[in-house]
Formats: sequence, C-alpha cells, structure tokens
Amino acid sequence: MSNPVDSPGSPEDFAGADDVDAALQSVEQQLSLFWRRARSVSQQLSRQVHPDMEPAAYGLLTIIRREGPMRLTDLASCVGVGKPSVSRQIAFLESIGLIFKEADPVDGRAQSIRLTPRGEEKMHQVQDARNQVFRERLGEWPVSELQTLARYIAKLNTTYERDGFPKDESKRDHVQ
Amino acid sequence: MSNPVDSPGSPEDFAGADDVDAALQSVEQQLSLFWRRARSVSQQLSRQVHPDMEPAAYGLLTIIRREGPMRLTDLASCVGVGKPSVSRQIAFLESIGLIFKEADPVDGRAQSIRLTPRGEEKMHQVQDARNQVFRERLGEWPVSELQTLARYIAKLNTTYERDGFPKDESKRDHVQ
DNA sequence: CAACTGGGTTGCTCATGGCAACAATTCTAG
DNA sequence: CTAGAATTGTTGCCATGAGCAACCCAGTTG
Repeated sequence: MSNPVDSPGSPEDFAGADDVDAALQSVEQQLSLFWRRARSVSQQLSRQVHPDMEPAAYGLLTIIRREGPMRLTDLASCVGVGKPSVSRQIAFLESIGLIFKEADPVDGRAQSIRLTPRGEEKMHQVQDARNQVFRERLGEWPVSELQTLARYIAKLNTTYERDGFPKDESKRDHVQ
Repeated sequence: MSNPVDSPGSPEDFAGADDVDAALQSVEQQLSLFWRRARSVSQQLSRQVHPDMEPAAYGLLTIIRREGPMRLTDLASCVGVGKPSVSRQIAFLESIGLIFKEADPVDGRAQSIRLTPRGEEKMHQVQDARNQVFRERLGEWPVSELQTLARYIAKLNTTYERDGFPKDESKRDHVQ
C-alpha cells in the first residue's frame, strides 16, 4: 500500500512483523472478496460464452486437454477436489459427447479420460470466446503484470497443495 | 482470429498478441484452479478456526467491522452478491449473537447492521487465528510480493466491479 | 481361493447463491 | 391527502458444486 515494489529484497530493513501482518490481511481480504465474486462472474461468463458448458466442467476440460488423457483419480487430485465431484462432472461431459472414457487395457478398473474430436473443437471455440472476454477485462494490463499475477497465483496454488485436500484418499472402504 | 494484431514475428518492442494471450491463459488457468481449491481450503480453515463461523459469514463480518454499521443492501452490493444471500447470512449471524440489527429511526424499512461486543471479540480471535494460518502458508513470501499480490487482486476486483453484479437491482418488484 | 487394495460410482447432505414473489415502508405525483 | 412507484429486507424454491459414506468391480497378495 505504501509503496509499489518497495525495498525489493533489501534485507537492510527487516520487514517488520506489522508489515507482514498488514500485507497478509490485504491478501486475505482481497482473496476473500475475489473468491466470493468469482462465483457469479464465472457463472455468468460461462453461460454467456456457451450455455451448456458448466464452469466447473470447463476447468476439467482444460486440464485434460493440457495434460492429455488421464485417469479420474489423477484428475481429481490435480484439481484438488474429491473423486465424486469429478466423477459426476465427467459423466455429464460424456453425456454431451465432449469426452469419452476408454478402459485401460492394462488395468481393468482404470479408465483413461480423453477429449472427443467434438470436445477438442468445442474447447477451441470456448477458449477463444473466453480469451476475448478476459481480454476485454484484463487487456489493458501490462503483460508483465499479467505474468506476475499468474505466477503469484500459481505459487498460491502450490502452497495449497502442500497439505492435503479431501480427495478421499482416506481409505474408508472395505468396511462393508 | 479476432485479434487485431496477430503478428507472431515481432516480439521485440511490443508485447505480441501471442504473449498477451499466453499471459491471459495463464491467469485464467491459475485463477480457475485457485477458485476451485479455495472452496475446500476456506471451508476447512473456517471450521478449524471456529466451528460455527461459516466462511461466507466471516467475510461479511470483516466488512461490517471495517466499514462500520451499514444496511443490508449496501453490504450486499459491497460484497457483490444478492440481497437474499446476505439476508440469510445475516440472520444466521444474528442468531448466534455476533451482530444485531438496529432499526433505522429515520427510515423504517432500513436497518443498520452492527457487531455486538461478542462479535467484536470473536472477530479478534478469528482474525488472529486466520492470520496465523495465513502466516504459515504465506509467511515465507517476501513482503513486497504479498503487497503486489494484494494489489493485483484488488485490481482484479475493481475490474469485476465495472459491470454489474446480480444484486437484484433489477427492479422486478412492483409486479403485484 | 479369500482377503485386501485401489479406481469409480451413487446416495445423501450441506453451503452458497440466484430469481421470484412478497410485506412493509417511504417517496412522489395528482 | 391518497394512490401508485420505488426501496428495504425476507422467504420459497431451485441450481451448482462439493463432501462423506457406502458401495461395486477389477487386480493383487497371502
């Protein structure tokens, strides 16, 4: 608040605990605000971009697309939610023909989830459209800031990765 | 396709449209990931901090605390969600005695929402606890980065503010 | 083979928030 | 002064997204 890039890495004046606290508060505040608003924004954005493309589903598709075919569990752990959610979302995406589940020939239980051609195609459309919207909102930002922002949030995400997610790794099966 | 300048060959002086696109993609990706993870994290965090302090409620309290007593509608528009949500959350917070609604003497419809002493007290506790958690996660970040992050997200938030929220300003009352 | 483990699915519930429709109040013509 | 318009907040109903538990099925291991 006091100063944009203040004393970058200058260890001469230790950042006082107060500064850290204030900064943390700011981050928390802004994140919380963002988080809350993001829901409605992301929803209306998805709707407007493509009616039958649920926001959550879109996220999954981008990952599958980026990482290639993968198993449901990996997908879940990658996105940081439980298997059930992903399972249902994937079922939906399959029902509208954007992905298909291919049985793993080696492991009969597993299935590799991959985009259908139609899924690929739709992803192109949607990504273009979304990009446009983002460009409208963030286009004026200097690229360097965008990059920095992306980096920071990525860092934030890895921070979250450290300690576990739900992702029902809890093995409470076999109870019968 | 819809890019005015899509020349991939001149990345010297201008940030090419490709760079912008890439940066936007990154931001989108990371935000979407963050958003999804944030839910579970924020939930378990709130639980752990205080069982009956719902994450959403906490956000409202911080605002009330920061801005002072305010009306429900203002609160809603400030946080960017509709009145109904806030109304319910406020009802909950009142039921557990953290806030109270005081009828506005001037305007019989309005009510000013304010923290009870117990609310103040609890906010202190919770904020301390949350700060500690945040410190564990982000404490290693240089302060300057924290500040930058906060600034960027704030910027993001103002971007969102530009075009409206639901906040049922739509005047579909009076239909009777 | 039986027991166990691990991948996915389904049932139920919860948290959150949207839209509609409302009640109560205030404001604004006429 | 009174009828209609607007505003404040509430409630009903529904959608989304996610969690936990319990399950099914396919491998794995003793």
